[in-house]
Amino acid sequence: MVRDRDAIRGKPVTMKLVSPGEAAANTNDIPSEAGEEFVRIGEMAKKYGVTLRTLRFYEDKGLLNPHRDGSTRLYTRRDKARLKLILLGRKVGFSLRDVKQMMDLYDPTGTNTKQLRLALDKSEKQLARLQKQRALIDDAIGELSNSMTAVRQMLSERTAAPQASAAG
Amino acid sequence: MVRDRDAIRGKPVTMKLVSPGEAAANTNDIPSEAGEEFVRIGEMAKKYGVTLRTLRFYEDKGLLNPHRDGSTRLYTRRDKARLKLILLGRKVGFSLRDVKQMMDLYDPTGTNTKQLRLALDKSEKQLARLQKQRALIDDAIGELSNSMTAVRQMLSERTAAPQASAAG
DNA sequence: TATAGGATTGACGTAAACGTAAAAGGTGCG
DNA sequence: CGCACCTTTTACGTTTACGTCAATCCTATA
Repeated sequence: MVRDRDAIRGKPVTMKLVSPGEAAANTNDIPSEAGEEFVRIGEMAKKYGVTLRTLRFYEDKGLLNPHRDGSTRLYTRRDKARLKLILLGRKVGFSLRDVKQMMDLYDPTGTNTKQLRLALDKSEKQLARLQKQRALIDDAIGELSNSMTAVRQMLSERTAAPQASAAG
Repeated sequence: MVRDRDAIRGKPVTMKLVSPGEAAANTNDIPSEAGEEFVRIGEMAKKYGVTLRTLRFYEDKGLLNPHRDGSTRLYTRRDKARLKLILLGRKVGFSLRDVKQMMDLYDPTGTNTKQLRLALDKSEKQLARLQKQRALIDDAIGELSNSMTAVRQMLSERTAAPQASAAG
């Protein structure tokens, strides 16, 4: 059935597929003795600490493109690599749109100069944003600390003074 | 008409109202010679760098309570003080809900100890959040810098090496 | 065969803080 | 008188990254 479906979709089945026995391992307790080429969504999610919803969402957004066994998603090393990049991108603050833009430029047959340049360009801008954010946060921390000092002051003086103006 | 409406709403008109002449100053070019007790939404917005929508939104959320001249909002010093607090709160990262919670505890007849304690409590938590955010940002900056270095490396080496693994 | 576990698609919900019309009313000035 | 300007309420739209059902399906195991 698996191969039939893939054949129907016109995909040449040249890669090794999981054997029926391995596919039966729903409970992902079996760590796969050799090179588990395909993993399903549950295992993938656990491995990378994301939810199923997230993986489907990324796919919906065109960031992932797992193979299919009928309707079941099968993720390969390629998908894992892409997911890693997505997670890295999100970690440094890129939007999924940005990540997609950069990924879409990938061309396995070229030098990917354009992709790298775009990535560098976006990274520089993102770095600037991060630094600005950092400044804002530092500022906020400063103001908040000041306010806290003032509030503490008021609390300690609240026995005599008829409150100043902490709120209206 | 102005006073009539206020009278209808049962509000004692003890405070000084803008004279008909002053009220005519729609174009807020007249900076008000004395103590302009009431300002309308446009002037208020300009004075504090927010939009009309924002002021109405804050009112809708129960954060502001301007008087009314019929249907026209009239803001007083009190509202200005509150708005300042709101803006400070937002600056340090409080949600409007938090701000409201704190403001709602204000009691002009008491010591406001509870309010101050709540503010201090929320502030401590917020400070922790800000510091955590800062750490995350620093982390992101680090990772991003690393990636950028790697990308630059790849760009400079792209003449010989057949690209490594910048994307999939 | 019943059951427990995955998996699928579809689609509405969430959070925050407004933005953006839309339709209409009031007003002093030229 | 009419324009330009200010104001009002109502209400849907925006953004981002998923969360949370809901209804179904498939499958291996006890």
